[in-house]
Amino acid sequence: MTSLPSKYEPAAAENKWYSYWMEKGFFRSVPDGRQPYTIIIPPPNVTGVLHMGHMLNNTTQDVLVRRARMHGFNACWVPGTDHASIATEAKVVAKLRSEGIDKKSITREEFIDHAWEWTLKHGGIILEQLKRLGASCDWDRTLFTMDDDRYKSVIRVFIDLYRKGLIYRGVRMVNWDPQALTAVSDEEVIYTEEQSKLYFVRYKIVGEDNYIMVATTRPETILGDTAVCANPTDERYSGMRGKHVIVPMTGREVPFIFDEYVDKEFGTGCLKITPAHDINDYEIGVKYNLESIDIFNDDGTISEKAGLFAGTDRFEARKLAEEELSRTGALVRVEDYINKIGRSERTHAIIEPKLSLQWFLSMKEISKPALDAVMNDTVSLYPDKYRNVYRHWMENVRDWCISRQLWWGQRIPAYYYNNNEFVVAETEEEALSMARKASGKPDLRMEDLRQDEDVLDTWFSSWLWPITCFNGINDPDNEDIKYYYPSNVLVTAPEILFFWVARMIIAGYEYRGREPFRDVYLTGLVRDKQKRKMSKSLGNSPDPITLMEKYGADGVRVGMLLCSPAGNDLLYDDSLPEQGRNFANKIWNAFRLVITMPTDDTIEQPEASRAAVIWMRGTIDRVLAEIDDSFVRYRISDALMQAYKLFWDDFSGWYLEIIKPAYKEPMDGKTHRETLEIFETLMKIIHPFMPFITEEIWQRLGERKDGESIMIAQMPLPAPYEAGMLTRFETVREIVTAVRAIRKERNIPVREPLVLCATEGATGTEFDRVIIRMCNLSEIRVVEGKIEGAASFRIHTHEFFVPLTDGIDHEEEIKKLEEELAYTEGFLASVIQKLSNEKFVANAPEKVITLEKKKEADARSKITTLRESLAHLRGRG
RNA sequence: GGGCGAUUAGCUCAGUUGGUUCAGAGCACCUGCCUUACAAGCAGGGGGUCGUAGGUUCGAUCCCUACAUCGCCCA
Repeated sequence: MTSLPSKYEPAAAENKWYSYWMEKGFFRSVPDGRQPYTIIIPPPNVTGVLHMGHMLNNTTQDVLVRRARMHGFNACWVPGTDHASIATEAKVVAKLRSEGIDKKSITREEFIDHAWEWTLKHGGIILEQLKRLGASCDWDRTLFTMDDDRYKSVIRVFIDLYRKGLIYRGVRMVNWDPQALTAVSDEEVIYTEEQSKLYFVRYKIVGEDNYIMVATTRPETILGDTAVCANPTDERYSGMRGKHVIVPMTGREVPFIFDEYVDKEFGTGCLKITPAHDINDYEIGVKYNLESIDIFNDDGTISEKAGLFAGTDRFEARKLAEEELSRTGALVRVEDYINKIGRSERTHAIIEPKLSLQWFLSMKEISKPALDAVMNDTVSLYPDKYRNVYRHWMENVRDWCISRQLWWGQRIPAYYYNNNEFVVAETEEEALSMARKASGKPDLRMEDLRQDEDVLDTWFSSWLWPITCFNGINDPDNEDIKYYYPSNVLVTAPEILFFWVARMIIAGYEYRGREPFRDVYLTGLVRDKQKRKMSKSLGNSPDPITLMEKYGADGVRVGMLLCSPAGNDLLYDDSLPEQGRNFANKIWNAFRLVITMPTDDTIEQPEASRAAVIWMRGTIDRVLAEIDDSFVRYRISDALMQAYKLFWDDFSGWYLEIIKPAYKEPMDGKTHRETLEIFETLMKIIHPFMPFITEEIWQRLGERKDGESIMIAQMPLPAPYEAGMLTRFETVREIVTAVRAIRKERNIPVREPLVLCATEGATGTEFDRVIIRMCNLSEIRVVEGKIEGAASFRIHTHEFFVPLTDGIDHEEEIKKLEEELAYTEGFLASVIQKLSNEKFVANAPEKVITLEKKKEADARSKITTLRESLAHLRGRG
C-alpha cells in the first residue's frame, strides 16, 4: 500500500466525489416502485449568497436525504430559488441607477428584461455554493418561482381564490415603505426601540380661553388631525364632553371625543386622532365616523391636502412643524423619549402607516384545516413547543395583504375598464370577452383594458412551493405530484413559521386536500459568540466558502450540526468546524492504520481480537438503535454525537488498540478482514454527516467498480445485541482504567508487564485477554484474600490487586482507602435511612425497594472489604 | 400590556410518565506524555447547593405557587 499523508486533505476528495456523484446521476430521482422520501428546499432568495443559516439548514436537509436514500427510499430533494420581489427589484433599480438609468424612464417590459438579466447572472450563485457543501439535490429539477410553470400556477391560484370570493380589494391601513414605494406585510416590519422626542402641544378649546394638552411623537401629523380623544373615565377631561378644539397650524375645528382605547397614564391622557396615519387612530376614526386626511404622498413627502409644507420630506416637515408650533406658542415642551419604530426589513426605511387600496386574501375560513392539521399531529412540529405559538397565530389570523407596488413578480391578473370596474382573468383575451359581457359593451377593445400595475407578494408564490415544484397546480394529476406529495419534512427557521410554513399548509389543504409535509423541523438561528444574529451589516458572519476551504466541507457540516439541537440557536465559533475537521482527521488516521497494516493469513486470530470483534459489532448495533431513535425525534446533533463517540471512543480508542498487533508484527488475516468490514459499516453510519471523506475511504476499502458508491449503499440496520456482553466489557474498561491510573501514579512504563490479582468471579470473562492486552499484564491471577505490597482498587463488589516490585506507600494507600470507606459509609447511611423509613417501604414500588436493598448489600460488602484491607495495611504499618 | 418558552459545569446543551452511585455529554481548562495511525493526538484530572423562596411527596433537576432574570411572539 502506498504511503498516505498523516493529515486528511479534503479539497481533492470533495471535487472528485461530487463530480462523480453528479456524473453517475445519484441525485436524480424519478418515480418508481420504491417509497419516496421527499424534501422541498426552502428556496433561498436569488439576491442572496450562501450564509451560515443556509449552511445549517441545507446540511440538515442533506443529512436527512442521504440517510433516507441509504435506507432504500427513493430520495428526492428538490432545489430552487425564489424571486424576492422587493429585494431583487431594489438591486435592479440600484444597478440601473449606477448606469444612469432611472426606473421611471423605462417601460415595465424593459425593466423586467433587466431583472431577468440580473437574475440569470446572479441567481444561480447560491445553488452552486450548495454543491460545495455536498448537497445531494436533484439538480435536474431546479426551479424558480418566476419560471413559466410557477408563474402560471400563481396566476391560476389567484383567479381561483378570487372566484371563490376569498380574494378582495379593499382600503386598509398598510405598512408603507416610502423608499421601495410598496406596501409590506406586518412580518416584514421590524420594530426596534429608538431614541425620539415627545412633543407636548396645546390645542385651544373652541369658545374658551382654555387649552388642552396633547403629547405626540409626530408633530407633523397634526396636519391630519380630525379629533382629540380622552378616556371616558378620565376625570380631568370630563368637562370636555361635547366640546370642540382647534388643531394648531391648520386652525381646523375638530370634536373632542371619548374612547376606552386611550391610556390615561400615557402623556397627558389626551390623544390626538389622525385616522389616515395610525392604525389605532384609523379604527377610532371608523368607529366615530371621523374625516380621514391623508397628508403624505407615496414617497413620504407632505401632500397638498396637508395645507402646509407640501412637498417637503416627512422628517423635514417634523422640524418645520416644531418651529411653527413653537412660533405660534402651541408647543409647550419637548421631552426625550424612547419608542418602538417600525422599519422595512428590506430597505430599512421607517414604515409609514398608510391608507391604501390593496388586494387581500381572506384567511379565516381557508386556514381552518391548517390549524387542525398541526393540532392533531398530521403535521408535526419539531420541537413541539412551536405548536402553541402556531395555534395562537392561527386562531388570530388576519387577512393577508397580497399586493405589492412593484414590477418584479406575478402581475395581478385584474383588468380595469370603464370607471375602475374590473374582471379577473388568466389572459387578456379572456379578460376582454369577460369585460365585454360585464359592461354590456361588445365593442370594447383591448386598448380599453388596463391591467393592474401591481404584483403579488413573493410569499404568494412560495406558499404553493410544495405543490408547484411538481407542477401540481397546472397539471394536478401528473405522476410526480402523485408520487412525491406530500413531502416528508420541511427544514426551516422558526422565524418564518407563520408567513411561510402556515401558509403552505393552508395551500396544501386548499389545492391538494392534504398536508404538504408530515414533519416540520425548525432549526435555530446562527448567531455569533455574543449571541448577535449574523448579518452582513455587522460583518460578523464568516464566509462559508472560506470556511469550507479551511476546514473541509465535512468539517464544516459537522461543526454546524454538533451544537444545534432543534429550535435552539447556534452560537457559531471557529472551534466548531475545527472539531469537525479534527474528527475527519481522526477517521483518516484510523483508516491509515487499518489499510497499511501488514497481514499474515497463517497467524491464528488472537483471543483478545476475537472478543473485540464481537464486542465492537454489538456496540455498533447498540449505537445504531440509539441513532435511529435520535433521528425519529429529529435529535440530529445527538445522532451525530453518538456516531462521533462510536468512532472516536469505541472504535479508535478501544477496538483498534485491542486488535493492534505488537510493533512491526503483522495482523492475522481474519481480524483484518473483520476490521475492514467494521470500518465499512462505520463509514456508512457516518456518511450522511460527512459524505466526502466516507466516500473517499469507502472507495479505498475494497475493490470498487465504476458506478458504485457509498451514497447508494445500504445503511446497516440495528440488530439485536447481547446486552450482558456489553456490560461485561464496561467492567473491563473500568479495570483497564484503574490499572492505567496505578501505572501513572507510580510512573510504571507501559512496557513493564504487571500482574493483576483478583478474587474468584471478578474476572474470567471472554474479555480476560483484552485486559491482559490493554494493561500489558503477564497474567491475571485468581487469589483469595489480600496481597502484600500491592496497589488495590475496587469495582462493584470485587477487589483487585496489582503487586508492585518496590512495594507501596502505606500511608498513601491507607489514606485512599479511608476516603473510599468514608464515602461508601455515607452512601450506606443514606440507603439505610431510606429503607428504615416506613412510609418509603410502604409506598415505593417493589422494584425500587429491591434496588435499594441491593445497594445496601453491595455497600456493606464493599465496606467489609475496605475495612479488612485497612486492618491488613495497618497491621503491617 | 397579553401570551409562550426558558434558567443545570467556564461555554453550548442532554436529562423521556418523580426512585439505579443521577447530577451527565461535547467543547474549553489543568497535569503528564512527540508510546511508529493520529500533538488536528494519547493517558489522567478538577469543576455545578440543577435561577430564588415556599409547597406537594417516603423521596423533587423533574409536579404546584410566587418572585427574579432572559428570550420569542402579539398588541
